[in-house]
Amino acid sequence: MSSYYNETDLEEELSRVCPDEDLEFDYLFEYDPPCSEFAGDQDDPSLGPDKVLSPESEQAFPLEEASPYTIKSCSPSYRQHTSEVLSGYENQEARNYLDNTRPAGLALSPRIEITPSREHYNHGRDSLQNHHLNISPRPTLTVPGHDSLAYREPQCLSPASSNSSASWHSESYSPWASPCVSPSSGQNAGDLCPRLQSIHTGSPRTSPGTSPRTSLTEDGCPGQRSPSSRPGSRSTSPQGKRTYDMYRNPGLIPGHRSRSPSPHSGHEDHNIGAHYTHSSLSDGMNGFGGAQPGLVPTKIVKTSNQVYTLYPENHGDGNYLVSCDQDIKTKSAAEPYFVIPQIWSKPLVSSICSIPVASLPPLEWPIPSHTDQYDLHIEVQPKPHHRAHYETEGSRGAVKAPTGGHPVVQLRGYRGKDPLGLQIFIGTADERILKPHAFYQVHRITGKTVTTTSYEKIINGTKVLEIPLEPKNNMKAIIDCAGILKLRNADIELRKGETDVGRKNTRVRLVFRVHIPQPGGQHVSLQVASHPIECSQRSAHELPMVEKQDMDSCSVLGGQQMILTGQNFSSDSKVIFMEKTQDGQQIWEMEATVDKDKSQPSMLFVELPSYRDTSLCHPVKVNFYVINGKRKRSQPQHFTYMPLACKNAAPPFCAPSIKTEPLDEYEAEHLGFGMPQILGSPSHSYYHNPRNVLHPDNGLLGMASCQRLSSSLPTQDARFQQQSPAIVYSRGGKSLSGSPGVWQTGGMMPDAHRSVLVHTGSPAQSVGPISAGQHPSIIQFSPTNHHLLRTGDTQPLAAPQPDNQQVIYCDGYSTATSPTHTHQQHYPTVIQQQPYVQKGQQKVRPPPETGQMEAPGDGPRRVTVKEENLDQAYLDDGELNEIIRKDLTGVPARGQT
DNA sequence: GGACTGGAAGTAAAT
DNA sequence: AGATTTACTTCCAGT
Repeated sequence: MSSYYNETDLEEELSRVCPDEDLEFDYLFEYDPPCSEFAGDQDDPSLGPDKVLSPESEQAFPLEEASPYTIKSCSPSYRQHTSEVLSGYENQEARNYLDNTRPAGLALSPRIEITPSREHYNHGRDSLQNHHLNISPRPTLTVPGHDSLAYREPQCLSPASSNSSASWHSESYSPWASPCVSPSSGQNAGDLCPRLQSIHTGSPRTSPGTSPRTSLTEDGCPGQRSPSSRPGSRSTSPQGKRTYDMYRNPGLIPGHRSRSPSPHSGHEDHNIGAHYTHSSLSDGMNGFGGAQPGLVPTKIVKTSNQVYTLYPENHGDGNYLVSCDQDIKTKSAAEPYFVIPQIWSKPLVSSICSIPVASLPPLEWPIPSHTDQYDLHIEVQPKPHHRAHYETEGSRGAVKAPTGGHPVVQLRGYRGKDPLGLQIFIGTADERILKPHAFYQVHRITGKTVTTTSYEKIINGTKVLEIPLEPKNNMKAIIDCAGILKLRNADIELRKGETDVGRKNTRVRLVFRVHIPQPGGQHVSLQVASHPIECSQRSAHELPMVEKQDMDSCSVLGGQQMILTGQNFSSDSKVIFMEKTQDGQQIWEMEATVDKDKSQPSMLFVELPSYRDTSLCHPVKVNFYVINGKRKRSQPQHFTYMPLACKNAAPPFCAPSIKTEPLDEYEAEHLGFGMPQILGSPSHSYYHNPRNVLHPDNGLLGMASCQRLSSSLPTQDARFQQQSPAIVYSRGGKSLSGSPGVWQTGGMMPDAHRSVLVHTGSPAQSVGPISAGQHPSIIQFSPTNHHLLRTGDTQPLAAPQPDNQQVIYCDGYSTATSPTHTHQQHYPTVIQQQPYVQKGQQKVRPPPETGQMEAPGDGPRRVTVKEENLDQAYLDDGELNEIIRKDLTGVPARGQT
């Protein structure tokens, strides 16, 4: 298992591995190693759900927890601080997790542990995972380049990389990596955004640590590269290289884990928990630093070549600013590289938003884009293609807008006078929950053409840019400083716990977050994601892309002509309509007729095929894509077949569409919780849909009309995570008054995701507005275990739910209730229609009744909630679907027969 | 000269 | 198992 270093150990070890460094340690944090250790065998199969640690619990860990698998309270200061910082729902939720959802085998300990950088890189999650899994006994202090475990040598980083290059692997804990960046900070509870005025940095444009090719790591190893970086020996993963085979057979993957929280399986839940556990622990501990300076060193490391000047901020509140002008270029090539535990570097620097990371929702968490009061909106979307640059390349510039400018983001509804920090990171664009992308990182662009000041920080291993949102600019920011860095697949896949595959996983989204301070110390977090951005070179030029369709619905009879506008169309382009079930099984495919005579490279004239079932009585959402060749298909677009009976039904079903943005099949298929396919309008606002014009009262109160859904629910389903009621974070344990029920629903949520509530109280309780007075307050959605948790409730949704629990969602469409758990549906047969089949003659294999949720008025139907929501939105072939399915499931698909 | 871009060669992985 | 195809990564050259 792991060992833990005390100060002496750490110092000695660092000195050993960095013999050339004139290391100077100045420990000011108090730590009591002996009492902080995992009390349980990580592999102990007896570890039950009650030993699962949640991400929240890690940051709000109730120290009184007596579980042998949980923290053994060590330092009194830790305890004290914890009780100070973690209050209100946080503590409660921690209990909830501890009681119900802590991943098996996971334990939480405040111990200080130094682990290989890659594991920190892995969102700091896996080190804990590995402990629990006993995957690989190893030293706990690893110096990249000195440890065979390291999959690459961080000291030899890409010259092209700024802080967003390979060095970012360890930036979380290395104060060198990003001197101008605050990996996070531990501030006083009241130290909220905005804090622009207090930022002490050099010009971000002059920061040696933030300019491309001037990173510390570059200077640290000029002319050097990791073996895998050298031409001819790229990514020769010596071990653990993930292959498609592994994805097909997850069992082949040691320590089958996913870096990112995968909402689909209980196993993943555990992983997630582990992930959060570690990262949030770090965060939490750093957060403690503010109030408990004794836990955090005020000085980290002084090398022979550099001294970081720390500027106490706010009079010793634990927040420090680091001069960006420190010369870190003088580091010699031979200078050993080592990492500083994340927990040390956290409080070093400040950033625009100085809210302690521990108090902020993890990047994996779903956050709505707006509340009743605020709306975080992408005014100008980025181009759908942006070729990301590798570490070995120079920057390929900032993400641009289709018009040639840059994306623009605006926070509406903010009346404050203080600027806020807009966070930007690279998120996934697949069918699963939006989360930081494992293979891409935001890359800070600097230069003459960049007008936006930006700052970097690392949050749980994810590079985040922060740019100011200033009232004087109408809270609008031009995102001209965000490039995209591609990390080599082999490197990422080598990380323990990483199960995502890099191959063909080339779509990302820009994710924007803002944390708005509220009276009383709380803050509201909003998040919005851009359209998917294809980051590969090839795809940008070869893949067909649908930019516009002149219609997005028609009657089941089809026959109309639809004009597609886009790029890379060819004479060989085909348009394929398809329908998938909620669990990703394709049940219908139909090639539409393309008028080749009319069609042009940027325009296709398509005759809409009839739907497979012309007798349907509810709108059915399907997808179509343009395919030029075997593997050259566009992103799926959505289309709705209207039943003849309700062809003229009121919107939204029959709402004409100006443009249909690519819709992840996942979302398209699952909006509506299993409805065949309803019109979708994900939160990201990139799906045009009139329904996105939400009523301002689109809050809890508005849920009176919501449908009820039994809680046998798809708790592992990413849909629940895509969005959630606005998360209001309170560090003072007080709920946010003035907001409906202390929280607001995200009106921009995808319909099916919006206003998801879990009623975990007594059956008699309504699911109406929940005020702080009614209940301990905050309904919290946990993406890690896919539960909505409300303070005071102890029943996570993922756990077997009592019948009285209810999940209510308000999507404006029909839903039904299901008192019983649903099962996985299987549609092994694809109904592939041939073009030109006469209407009504198409072979149709109606899906099982429970396979889809019928529209209102269709009579009571069982709500089918798939547990595994593994449909791939844009991967070329169905194989990956299965791969991912297996991957996410970890075990034979639950519920499958 | 450096940043940005587009193209493509070479290699690994998948088929 | 070997051949072919595809995707990934790195490098080069032009702007």
